[in-house]
Parts: sequence; C-alpha cells; structure tokens
Amino acid sequence: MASDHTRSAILAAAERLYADRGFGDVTLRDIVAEAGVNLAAVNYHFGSKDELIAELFVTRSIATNRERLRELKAAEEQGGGRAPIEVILHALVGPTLRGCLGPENQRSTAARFMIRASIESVPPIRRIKNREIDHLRKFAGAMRRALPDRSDVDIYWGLNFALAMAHHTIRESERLTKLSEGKCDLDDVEDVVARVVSVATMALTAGRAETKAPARVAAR
Amino acid sequence: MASDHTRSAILAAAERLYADRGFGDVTLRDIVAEAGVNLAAVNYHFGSKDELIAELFVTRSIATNRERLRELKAAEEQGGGRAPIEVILHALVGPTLRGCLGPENQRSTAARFMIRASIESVPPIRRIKNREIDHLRKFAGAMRRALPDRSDVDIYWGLNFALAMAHHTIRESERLTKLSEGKCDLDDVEDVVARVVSVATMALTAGRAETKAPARVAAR
DNA sequence: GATAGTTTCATACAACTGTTTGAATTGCAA
DNA sequence: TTGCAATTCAAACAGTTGTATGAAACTATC
Repeated sequence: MASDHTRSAILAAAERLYADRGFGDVTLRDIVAEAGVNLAAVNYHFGSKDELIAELFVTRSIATNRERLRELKAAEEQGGGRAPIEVILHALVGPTLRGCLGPENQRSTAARFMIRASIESVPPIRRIKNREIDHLRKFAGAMRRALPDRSDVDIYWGLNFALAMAHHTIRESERLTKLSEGKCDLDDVEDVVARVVSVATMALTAGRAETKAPARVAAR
Repeated sequence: MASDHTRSAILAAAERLYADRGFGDVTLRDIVAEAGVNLAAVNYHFGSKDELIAELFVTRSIATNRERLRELKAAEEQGGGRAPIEVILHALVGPTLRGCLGPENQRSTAARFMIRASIESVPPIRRIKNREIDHLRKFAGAMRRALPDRSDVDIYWGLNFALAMAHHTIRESERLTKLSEGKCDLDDVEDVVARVVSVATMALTAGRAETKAPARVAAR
C-alpha cells in the first residue's frame, strides 16, 4: 500500500501518452520518463505492460457501463419495469458519446484515451471488450420488454446499429468533420446523441415489411 | 520485371498471414518463410514492410471503390442523372459488405484481410483511408441530387451512419453472432445489405422535425 | 534504533524487429 | 560464350522492446 504515488503517476502518465500518441508508439520507457519513475516500477506495480493497459481501460469502461446501467435502471423503474425504446437507446449510447465527444480542447484525457482504445484495439483491450456481451444483454432484455412485438433478430440488429453509429462516429469524428467541411458539429454532443437515438429508434420501430423484404433494390 | 514470381508469392503469403493472425504478430520473417523466399526479398521488391501492407490494402480497396462507383454510375445513368437514395446507398455499402461477409468457410483471403484491416488499423492503412474522402464526396453529391430538399448536414450524417452500420457490422460480426446466439445470420449478405440500406434510407428521409428537435428524451 | 518489509533504482538481459550489405547466382542480350 | 543487369541469398547490423535482477533506499513497527 503505502504511498501509491508511483502507481497513480504511472497510470496518469500512461493515459496521457496513449491518448496523445496512440498505443503503437508509446513504450514503457516513454511512460516512466513522463511519470518520473523508474523503468522497473511498471512491472513491479502492474505485472506487465498489458496489465497496465488493461487496468486503464477497465477503469474507464466500468465507469461508462455503470452510467449506462444507472440510466437504464432509472428509466425502467420510472416506467414500472418498462421504459420507452428511445430512453433505453439514450442510456446505451449517451454515456459513451458524452464520454468521448465534445469540444476537442476541453476533452479530458480519459476521453481521448477511450477514443484511442476505440480506434487502435490492442490485444489486452480486445480481450476486455469481448467480455462486454453480458452487459449488452441487459440492454437487449430491456429493448425486448419495450418492444414485445419485435423479433429477437430485429432487437439485436437494432442494438448493433445503435452501437455502430455511436462508435463509428467517435472513431471517425475527424473524417466526418473534414468530409462535411465542418458542417457536422461533433462538439454538440447532445445533438449527436439525439441523431443516433432517433435513427436507431426508427430502425427498431419501422414497419417490419420494409425491413424484412428487401424490395430487392435494382442491383446493377 | 522478369518472373515476378517472388513478388506475388510474398503478396499472397502476406495477405494470408495477415488475414489469419492480424498485423500485430506477423513479422517479415513469418511472411518470407510462408512464401519460401529470402528475407531481403521484401525490401528489395517493396521497399519496406509498410509499403507491402499499403500495396495489399490499396489493391483491395481500389477494387471495392471501383465496384461502388460502377454501381453508382449505372444507377444515375439509368435515372437520367438522378438515382433513388436506396440505390445510392446500396452502391455505397453493398460492395464492402459483399466483400467482407458471407459464409466464413468460403470467405476469400482478400475478404478476411479486409476485415483485419478494418479491425486493427495500422499506420500505413490509416494513411490510405484518409485519402478516401474524395471518393466519399462523390456519394455525397449523388445523395444531394437524390434528396435536394435535405440539408448538407443531414446528407453527411446519413452517409456517416450508413458507413457506420456497414463497417461496424463487419468489425463486430463475431460479437453480434455471439450476442444474438446465432439468430442474426451474417452469412445472408444480401439481407444485411438490405437492413443497412433500409435504416440509412429512413435516417435520410424521415421527417426532419424528429431528427432535429431531439424531443429531449428524459435524460436521467 | 535495530529490524523486517516494501519500494525504488541502475543495469543487464534476451529476444526480436525491420533493414542493409556484399557476395553469389541467375537470366538474358550481344 | 561473354558481359551486364536483375535477382537471390546468408549474414550481420543497429536499434528497440518488455522484463528480470539484486543491491540500495526507504518506511513503519517494535
């Protein structure tokens, strides 16, 4: 136990460097230099480089997931065990988007780190993401309760598309800004959330016919 | 010139290995061993490892982009310079999805390579992707012609969401299969394409009011 | 204030990386 | 066949990486 000073200095320095330069070209030596500690300290306190990365990512994603579930639970309780689909989707994508987007100059280190984690996907992070399924199932359950007429398949596709829009917008936010010549304002986070929720809601509530029978659009 | 045998053996071996094991842990030595050539051959024929990766990726994405534009051009010509939005979106996401999804056991090496490239995102590939903007602008133009009443902002968001759904579905196909316990059939590529196109079309054609004024969903 | 346990440190280690070199080999043209 | 260029090869290079070690410096307890 004791001071914990070195430990947290490493965590802070690592998060900052990974956020700024990505996982690819940040070495342990960079981290300990930034933290002002000895090279051996990382292995002493965390066991290995991968475990350091994992701890950083777990900490942040636990926070996001807790926030998600808090919103979801509150909404379902308020609705007597069943929340409107928009509110569920809002709870799903809101915390993530709020945690990663927003004016670039006031973006927290944590936010920038999570964007990196979303873009680069190194092994220790991938391993953790794979355990996220149980968490997502809770949302699938809530969505099923909100839309009892929908098939499971449609529910899962809706969930998939909602996450797709949120994560892709985070990953490619720079490109979207460039492509739209700044017309798409990614700093207005609540507008982004609203757009994602709106489209995902439509995907989940639109007449099934259109979704199922593709109308076989003139392919070629 | 000459035989070109070594060159193409390297390309094939590299694509196979990257497809199978990812960029992270495939070394030049792995590649030359698989190709049955000398270590120095990569630098002799390609200049560097990154240029080898770049050539692989460029070749495949040029093919996809050409297919996209072919479909787009055909559709616009048939409609006298203006194609229906569904058809445009179909041309945008169809080739990519068709190139990456489909029954796993009959998935081409090229397809698996492109999935990897979509997941891992190493520097040489990222550099190439950044040059894709001009290509996307052509689709933005076609979409504007198809939906003259829509604002540019809405067009770009629709384009962004369409790509989001396609790419995320490719990236996370394994997770979606697991999450849905196999209920979402990712082998039925045309169904996936139809779903993506359908949702993106809704996003682009839905009443603007709903999209713009978020209805301020009960946040908390 | 000696002692036991924790933490820090400089340093070495061992392995792997992409790249280069210069000689050997090959293939083709004169 | 001779000569010249293109290609292949084994070997070494130069650098970096994460990790391990064992001594030194702390810190708190008795």
